[in-house]
Formats: sequence, structure tokens, C-alpha cells
Amino acid sequence: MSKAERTRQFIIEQTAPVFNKQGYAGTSLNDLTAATGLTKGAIYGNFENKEEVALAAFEHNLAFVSNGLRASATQTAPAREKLLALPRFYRHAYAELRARGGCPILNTAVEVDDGPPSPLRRRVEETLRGWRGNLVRIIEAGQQAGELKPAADALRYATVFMALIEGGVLLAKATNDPQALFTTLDHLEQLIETELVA
Amino acid sequence: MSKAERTRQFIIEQTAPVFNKQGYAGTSLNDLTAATGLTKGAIYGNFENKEEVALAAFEHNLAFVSNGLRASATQTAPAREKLLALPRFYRHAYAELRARGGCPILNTAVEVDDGPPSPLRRRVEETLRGWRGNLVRIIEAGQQAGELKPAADALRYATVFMALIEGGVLLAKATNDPQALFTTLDHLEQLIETELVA
DNA sequence: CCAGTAATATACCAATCGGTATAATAATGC
DNA sequence: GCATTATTATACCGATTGGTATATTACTGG
Repeated sequence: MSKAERTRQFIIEQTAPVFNKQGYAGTSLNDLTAATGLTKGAIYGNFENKEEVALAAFEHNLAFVSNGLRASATQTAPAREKLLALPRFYRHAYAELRARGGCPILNTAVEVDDGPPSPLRRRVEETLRGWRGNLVRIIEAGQQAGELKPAADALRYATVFMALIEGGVLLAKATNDPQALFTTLDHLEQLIETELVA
Repeated sequence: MSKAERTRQFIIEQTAPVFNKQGYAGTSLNDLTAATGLTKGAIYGNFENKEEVALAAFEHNLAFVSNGLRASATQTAPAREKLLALPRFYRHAYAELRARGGCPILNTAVEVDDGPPSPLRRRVEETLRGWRGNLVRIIEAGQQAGELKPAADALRYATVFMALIEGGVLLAKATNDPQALFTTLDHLEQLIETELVA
């Protein structure tokens, strides 16, 4: 790992929470140098521009969530466990997620979804579609394995699950009340148990 | 209505969608003069600073939603109708809401909820708590009137409803797929009918 | 340990930022 | 219609913006 590669990683780690909290437009290069203790020269020696730093920071923030979700849902578990891993992760990770500035998908989507097409915007849309696709696949696989009710609309539940999570995170953060998220997660779990599990 | 009052209103109307789409940090005074065709002199003659314009714009954007919701839920209707008015409003208003930049609560909450306490931030929190309180009151009144199941946790359903709506708006806008919102609204309606209505 | 290179710091750039003092204009009361 | 006031436009301010050219430092292979 070369010096530059280490510095690049260091910049990403230090600036990721800043971008997540303040947004792309709300984060200046001054914020980046302050967060890293480095100078503009060091930053522009490792990134082409501010947008490339923001994109890398988004990937870093996203990795925290998707790694946590992946770790929570083991490959071989039955569908019910895989789905229950979703609320379980957010339940125990919310405190740290909040300290990092909240859900990067939520934050970034809101900032870019009215702007012109950009790498960041495309990445957000891709991430959301990918997440939904993963959930749909888990549900449909569970149905084929006879673990979940065959009549359930997989796409619908995937969408509802994501809305409950993102909506819950929003409410919890904006009202400074983690219980709001836990409430939507309660509902999510109940949905899995009563409407999906056969 | 004095000239200044008319101008002030004009500025609010013209800049409200800009703030809602680009955010506070992403909107410059140049954007404001461009959106209004006025000069900085006119704007600063009617507002103290950019933040005051943003606050007024937020109130304007919020009014579109809360007026629509109020109009949709008539005073004398039974609790079931009042609750069903919620998804009905978002169903028919989504296209225009999207054209205006989406849900102002969602957009503004995400931008300010990691920042320092500000009038805008306080206003967002207050709005969310007020909205939730309204829903709780509707549900509890319906329970006392014998229209809704008495065992249902009003606060829980209020929270879940809001998460479904805000989460649905987020997904619909970020994936450019209105159906995502309609899906969460379907679920919301089903919740009302099967878990709340006695 | 030294030379060459890779990486970071410094100094600077034009453009834009939010904001203001003042000048010009438009409305208003008499 | 004239004088006064209310309102908007113009011109400007220092500070900050994202970005770059160059100088300096740190690393690395021989």
C-alpha cells in the first residue's frame, strides 16, 4: 500500500462523516482540510475534484451499512432469518449510524434527486434498486423453498420494508427520538412474522 | 396589501421550489435573483438574510402539503375517512409535489438534522411532532367513538404511517418510480382497514 | 547515503459567496 | 402635482469558494 493510497484512504475516512452530515454543497474544501489536517495539495494530489472525494466518501458510508447488513444476514440462513436481520441490524447500529450522520442513502438521495444527472445521483439510484432487488430475491427464494407464503407480493414487501427503515431513520433523527425508528422496526418484524412467514 | 408585502409574497413563491430542490446550502443569492427577476436590493429590503427567505419558503412549501391534507380530511368525517384521506392526498398530489421538489419536511429535515440548532431545524422538528400528534389524536378519537379497535397503539400507527409516506416519497423520487410511493400507500390503506377499523 | 521520484505544502488565481451603503425610482398622502 | 416616503436597483465590500502551479518535503531503489 503506497503512501498515496494510505493518504487517499485516510482522506475518505476522515471526510466521510462530514459529507454525510453537511451534504455535498454544505461541505467546503476548507472543511475537508480541517477534517484531515491536510492541505488542498494533498487532497487534489489524490482526487481530481471535490465531487470525486464525495463519491468515495459515499461509498465508504454506504459500506458501513451494507457490510453490517451482509454480516447480519448469513448466507445459509432461512428466509425468515435473513429478513429479520434487517431490523436487527438497524436496531443495534442506529446509535453509531446516527453518530456518522445517518443513512447515507437517505441523505445523498435527498440532496441529488432534483439535480442534474451526476455520478453520485446514478450511484444512489443504483444502490436503492440493488437493495430492493436483493430483498425481492430473498423473499422469492423463501417462497420457492416453502418458507414464506407464496401469495405475498415480493416487490411490495421489499418496497415497504425500505420505506419503513428510511422513514424511521428520518423521523428518529429529525425528532431526536430513536424510538421512532424502533417503532417502525417493530412493525417491520411483525410484517415478516404475520404476513410473510408461512 | 402594500407593494412590499406583494413583493415579499412573490419572492417566497418564486424561490420556494428552488430551495426545496437545491436545499439551503445549495441555493445562492444569485439563484434567488434569477428565480425572481429581482435584485439583491429587493430581496434584502424584504428579508433580513438568506435564512429568513428559506424559512418563509419552507413555510410556503409546507402549506401546500398541510393545506392539501386538511382539505382532504373534512372535520366531521369518521376516523376511518380521516385516515384514508392521508394516502388519498399523496396519491393524487404526488405529481405536483414532485414538480415542486418533493416533500419539504423530508428535504429540510435531512439537510438540517445534523447541523446546529436553527430556526429552520426547530421548525422541522416541531412540524413532525405536530403531524404525529394530529394523527394520534385522530386515532384515539376514533377509538373513543368506537370506530377503531381500542387495543391499537395510536402512537405506533402514527409513526408507521409517517414513515411509510416519507419513505415512499424518498424511494419514488430517488428511483424515479412513482409506483414505489403508491406501493407504500397501498400498505398504509391496508393497515387502516385491517388493523385499525373495528 | 544519495539521486530521483512521489507526495504534500504553499501561494496564488478568478469567480462567487452573503451582505450593505447608497443612489435611483415608484408609490402615496396631501 | 408635489413632496415625502417606501421600495428597488446599482455598485461595491471583504471573505470564501473550488481549483492550480509551483515549491518543498518525504519516501524509495540502488
